[in-house]
Amino acid sequence: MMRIGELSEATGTPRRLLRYYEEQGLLTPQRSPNGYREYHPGNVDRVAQIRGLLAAGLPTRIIRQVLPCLNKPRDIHIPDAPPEVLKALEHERDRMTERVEFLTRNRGAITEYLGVACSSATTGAGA
Amino acid sequence: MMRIGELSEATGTPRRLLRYYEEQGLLTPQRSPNGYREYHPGNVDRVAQIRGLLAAGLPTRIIRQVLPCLNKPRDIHIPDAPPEVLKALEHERDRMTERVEFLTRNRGAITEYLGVACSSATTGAGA
DNA sequence: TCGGGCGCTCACATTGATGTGAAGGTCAAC
DNA sequence: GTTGACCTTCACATCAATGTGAGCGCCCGA
Repeated sequence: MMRIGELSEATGTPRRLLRYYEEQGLLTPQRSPNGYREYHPGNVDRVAQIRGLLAAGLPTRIIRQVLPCLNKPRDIHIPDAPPEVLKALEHERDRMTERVEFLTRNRGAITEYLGVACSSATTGAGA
Repeated sequence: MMRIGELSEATGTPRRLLRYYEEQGLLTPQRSPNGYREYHPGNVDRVAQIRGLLAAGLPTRIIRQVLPCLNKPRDIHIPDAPPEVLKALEHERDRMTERVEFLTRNRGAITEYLGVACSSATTGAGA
């Protein structure tokens, strides 16, 4: 078990945000008798996951829905999944697909542009 | 040429946001003598692009850098690209790659979860 | 026992992307 | 010439993610 400073170190995440994620229901550390937060080592990965999803543009509200299934490595049972949650998950999965497609398309365009810009810079070809 | 209401209709984007995008330098409509904004029809696509990138998590600041090359369909010349911009673009392209990978991974996990949850729901298998 | 480092909560500030509304100009139609 | 739909700017409100710091408790080591 680690305290907040240690987790902060391990994940490169400000303590403030770890508390915020808890407030948002993304982390639920234990408390030691003196009130200190106590985190499982596994929370290091979980925080990485949270930050990745945030960076990908998902709001905490969605991440809260998504996380419970991501951190079960398929050998663990499934929590009782209310159909609404499943619906929401499907929807979110589709949105993620859209994002991926969009990012991929535009990244391709950027790459292509960079290719051309690079060669024109090399050849000195301006407008 | 279309006015803001028409573009708003055509893109499903609130007028407020069209003005905001302009303020952010993402759109630069003409003005008619009475002060009304006048948009090229091509701005419909451009707005779609902007919103796609925003939805993908890019900030307007980056989109501003990225747009000038995306809407030049490779037959148009390259604007004088300061090396800093190229750097920024490369960086952003890499971030987009990360996002894509992250989204893909997690979407895979969601899909998998949905698969299992669905079958367990079908079979009635709970915890 | 005291100081320093870590933890706690509370709470306000900020940034980015938006919502919303007020106060007013333009213009076409009636 | 008035109404109504559209436009303008200005400005404040909101929400999410985050920064910052005050004021206070815990605990270990000198």
